[in-house]
Amino acid sequence: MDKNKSNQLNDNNTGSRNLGRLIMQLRRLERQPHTFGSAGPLTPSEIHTIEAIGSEGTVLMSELAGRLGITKGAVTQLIARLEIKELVVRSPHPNDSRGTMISLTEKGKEANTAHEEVQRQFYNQLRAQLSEQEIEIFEKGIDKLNSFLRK
Amino acid sequence: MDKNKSNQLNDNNTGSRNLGRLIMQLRRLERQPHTFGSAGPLTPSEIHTIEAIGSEGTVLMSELAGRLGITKGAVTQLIARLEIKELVVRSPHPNDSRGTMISLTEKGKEANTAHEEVQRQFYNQLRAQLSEQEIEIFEKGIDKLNSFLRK
DNA sequence: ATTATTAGGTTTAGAAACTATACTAAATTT
DNA sequence: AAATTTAGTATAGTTTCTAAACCTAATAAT
Repeated sequence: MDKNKSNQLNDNNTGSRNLGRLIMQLRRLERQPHTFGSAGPLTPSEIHTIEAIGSEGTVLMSELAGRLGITKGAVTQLIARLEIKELVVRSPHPNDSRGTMISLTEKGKEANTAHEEVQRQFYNQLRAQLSEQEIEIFEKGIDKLNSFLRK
Repeated sequence: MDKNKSNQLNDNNTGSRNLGRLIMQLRRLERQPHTFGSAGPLTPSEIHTIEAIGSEGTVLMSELAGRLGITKGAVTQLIARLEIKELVVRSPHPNDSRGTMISLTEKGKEANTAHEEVQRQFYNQLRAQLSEQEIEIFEKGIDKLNSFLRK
């Protein structure tokens, strides 16, 4: 009993500490630019924006702000930069003349798929070290984590 | 067979996509200040610095830079701010007169334990939704992820 | 029909969190 | 004793964001 209790406390601590370590690692990762496809080096914000636009279809500026969890002003600035780099294009909204629709250029799509590929390969490395069941449980945990963080 | 293959591809994609979503959520979280204990609102960088110093013992400036994965110059700036907020103190290294040792003040320790408590409670919420075995597997996955990211 | 409000975007100034570079001073090597 | 390394600081500049003010178009209210 005592042993069990101490184990549980221990797990509790190391578990949350490891999660903290993961956050630390991600902070480090999310600071440096990376190169995807033929587009030059892209900052994390740029890549996440491209990711949020997606290769299919178009997205409203304000919708983009919502997806990225940043202000409209920040989106304006990001899109301006990506437009200069020729990774996205603006086009007027068909019905609402206030709206601006954003979509990826060919170069932007290329960067997006290259990024997806990197992510998939990275994730495959992880999968390779776990059994199918373990992966399933791990993903369940990630899902729970996501739903907690959404609030 | 075909069904199996398509499933695997599918899992592969949704898994890496969910991981991407987690990163997005963490980015959002790591942008806003939070209040811990009696210390006022602390920026993520400030809290992570306090976390890296720890409540026990003292840390060299350069060691701190290593732990946080940032430059010495950045540490100098962070510590200066935390010193003004009276959360850390500088003291000379006993043997090496070039060195500066950093440690938490009482107020700093309070912020640290308050932060740990928040993390533990958060993690307990997650634990509550998974069985013991699942938690164990989940933590294994987080560990693997950490070791991948270290490189 | 006007007015008022809301919603979509942009602009600008400024904050936060860095980096890179140059520097000082102390410790170590050679 | 000179050269190099290590610890830390200072400063200027970059990136990524927010907040607030603003403009214009769409919608609601009266």
